[in-house]
Amino acid sequence: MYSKKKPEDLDCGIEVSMKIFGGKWKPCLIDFINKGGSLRPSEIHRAIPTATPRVLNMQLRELESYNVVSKKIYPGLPPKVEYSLTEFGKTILPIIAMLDRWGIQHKDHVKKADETMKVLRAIR
Amino acid sequence: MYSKKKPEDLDCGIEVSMKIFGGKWKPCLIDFINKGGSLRPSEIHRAIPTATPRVLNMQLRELESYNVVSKKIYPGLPPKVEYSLTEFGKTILPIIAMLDRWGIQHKDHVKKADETMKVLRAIR
DNA sequence: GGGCATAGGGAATAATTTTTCCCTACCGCA
DNA sequence: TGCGGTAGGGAAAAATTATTCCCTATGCCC
Repeated sequence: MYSKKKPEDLDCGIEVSMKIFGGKWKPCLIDFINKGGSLRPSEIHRAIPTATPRVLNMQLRELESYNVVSKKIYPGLPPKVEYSLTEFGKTILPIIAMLDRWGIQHKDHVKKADETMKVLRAIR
Repeated sequence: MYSKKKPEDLDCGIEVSMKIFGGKWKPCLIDFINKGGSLRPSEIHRAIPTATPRVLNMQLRELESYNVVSKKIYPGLPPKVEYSLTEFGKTILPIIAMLDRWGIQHKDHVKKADETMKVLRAIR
């Protein structure tokens, strides 16, 4: 969590939404934890190797602080921790599904537009 | 538009979605242009005074390059330009509506969590 | 002991995005 | 001529977010 110097407007619904699950890996984490039911950090790290453990830790901590995921710490050694989605977290699932569907549906259009721009930049 | 040094995965639906309307002012712009039907830049700027004209210009340019909005330039002076949502752009509306609804619904929860964190940080 | 696994954090750096400042050019008005 | 309105962009600074590097600590196995 980083502290902000610019004020945020938490009466704007979109800003609230983005604050909670707008991070780079958060939708991914929410989706994956949902599918897994209850997951240990190491399982999550292995499943998303593109992100370093550190990043995932930080984003998990944020998600936890907003009660999107809950963290169960089992005492004893070796340490064991499990993350699972809360009921609140589950309310985000339909949104993530929608974002994903829209993106999949239109990715070709987006890729083509990127290509076109690349060509245009090369000419100019 | 900024050039990226890290690769992006345009086969991930969420990443595609975020790329297109994930910018700070983009959902706002899309929503507002939709409501207005067809708007001149100066009208948009006056409606969203929190953002400087420069930012809105840039985000409009990006939206245009992905064919989310279309730009009509009327020849003659003084210059006249009008932005409107394309059919493609309209497919984003339900998503924005959903994000907004979720945020409004849960903003109190989020505010409270922020408060709690602030207090905890102050104590420690 | 040395290596690997468990979970996690501090500090610095890099990448990305947003903002600020200041400029172009033309017309109309007083 | 000077000011305001039209639309817009370059360059640099600031803010935000993500990443890398290198630590903590414990237990197990060879």
